[in-house]
Amino acid sequence: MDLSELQAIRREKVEAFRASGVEPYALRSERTHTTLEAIRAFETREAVADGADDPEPPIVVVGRIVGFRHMGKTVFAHVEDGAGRLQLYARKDELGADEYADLLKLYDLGDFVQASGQLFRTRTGEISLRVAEIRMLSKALNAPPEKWHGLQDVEIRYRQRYVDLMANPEVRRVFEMRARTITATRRFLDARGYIEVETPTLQPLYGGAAARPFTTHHNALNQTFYLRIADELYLKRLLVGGFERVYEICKDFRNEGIDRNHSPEFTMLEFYEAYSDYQGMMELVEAMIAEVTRDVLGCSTIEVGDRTVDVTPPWTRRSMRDAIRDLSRVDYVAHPDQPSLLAAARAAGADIEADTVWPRIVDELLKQFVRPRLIEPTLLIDYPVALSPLAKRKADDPTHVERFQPFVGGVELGNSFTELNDPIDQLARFQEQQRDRDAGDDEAMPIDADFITALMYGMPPTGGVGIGIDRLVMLLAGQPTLRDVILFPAMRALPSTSDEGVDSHRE
RNA sequence: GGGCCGCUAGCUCAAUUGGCAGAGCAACUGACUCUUAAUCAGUUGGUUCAGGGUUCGAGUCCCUGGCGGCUCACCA
Repeated sequence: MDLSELQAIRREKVEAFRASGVEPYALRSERTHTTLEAIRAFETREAVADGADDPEPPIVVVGRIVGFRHMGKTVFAHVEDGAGRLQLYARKDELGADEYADLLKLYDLGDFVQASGQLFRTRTGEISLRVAEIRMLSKALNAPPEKWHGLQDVEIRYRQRYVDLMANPEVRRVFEMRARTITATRRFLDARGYIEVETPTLQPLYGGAAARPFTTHHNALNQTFYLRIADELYLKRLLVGGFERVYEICKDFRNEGIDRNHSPEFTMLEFYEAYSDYQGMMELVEAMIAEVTRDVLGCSTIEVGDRTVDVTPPWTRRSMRDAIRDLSRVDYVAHPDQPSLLAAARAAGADIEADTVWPRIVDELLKQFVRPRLIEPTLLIDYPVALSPLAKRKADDPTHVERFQPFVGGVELGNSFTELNDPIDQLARFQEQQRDRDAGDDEAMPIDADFITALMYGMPPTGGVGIGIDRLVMLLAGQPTLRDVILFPAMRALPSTSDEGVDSHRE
């Protein structure tokens, strides 16, 4: 391994520690206060100012050195822990000449240290720790990124997120926000009698969405498995079994392109409620997004670009047909065949290829005319049946299903419908999908015979919802791409360096 | 997969028409006992993503490849 000059110098410092009998990777630390607790404790003592007689308790803090300034026989440094930062102040005459020399020579930015002493305020008013003793906890061999500009290189930010996190504090805040989003979501559903379940990631047959799967192989069973593209069909089996309210937060995997709104592995929330329907789920989704937003942001508004939207229910509800008709002047119901709809869509200015199938033209109209304008929280309802093989038809219009999608800030947050529980109709829809598969559509769902069997035992009327957690976090955290809310986004592997050994074996 | 753009010191970025590869931070040596992007003086540090080509001379121009970003396509 080639060492840069900086790395070589830091390794020499490790050796210098060991030569003087100090292990630079300490077995343990003895923290008494986080940096935040130390500051709070000092402020509290200060407020009771006349307690000057009380002996001040010793403070021991730990953390990473993130700033280091020395002037003459004094050192100022900042250490950072999970709670915040605290300034250290070390004097040669108080620390001792040897220890002070070590501090100057052997300690670097990025090292984890433990410092003990008394708190005080500097002349400029900053609460600081007057260091009586300092100890190396973990010597960093790589220098941190530049302190002022942080880490800018996008590729390194994603590939080496640990560097991004240590250099760019706002990134840590985004992922704290992500954690709060998921916690708030669980709390919302738990409070309503939902139970959290886990269904298979490895599935012998995939389904529940229109997508291409990842394929893998189990050696002992000598069998192909698919990584799930959705958990829908398993969760509905649980309703057949008698659970009334279930949810799952898990990774789904779809073997598709990557862009700002799509990741090959992403976190999906799905929840199903027996004896509800899409009307009930609309109210639930509105309430959930509003509550999660309050929990995460402390208010009911979200900044979207230069606009502010309020997610307080009720949201605007519009049928998909009306929305498309109003914004594109095309009524797809008046054009039930592909050539007619294609012509109308193109006349309206849509950019659509000639061989696009009818349902996808509808989808294109939605995408090109409607979606970009759904900035205010909106529920788009009632989709054509061809787009929704798992949803129940509307009673008064069998060409449409009871389905809705929530949109905020132009982002599609999820998908919901009154679940199809008629096994015969479900089988017919699967068979329709199968015809599409046979015709070469490798995203159409395969027939899941066991799921039909399950429905034949009876599934109660049910409302179901899927919410893309990553997209929700992206919206709440104001991040421009999905990759900025995924800690380790999928990246192409770098050219392997491990085959150097292979090369050396070549004749 | 197509188009456009990018890749230079550990990090952030320069480099004129093709003419000695630079600065700031970090590091190293020194000065300075209340600094905080500390300051001051000095020093070190380069496979300019890789390979090939053109040229007296390539970070710069051409070709091939790698990785990334944006965008279109695909895709909830």
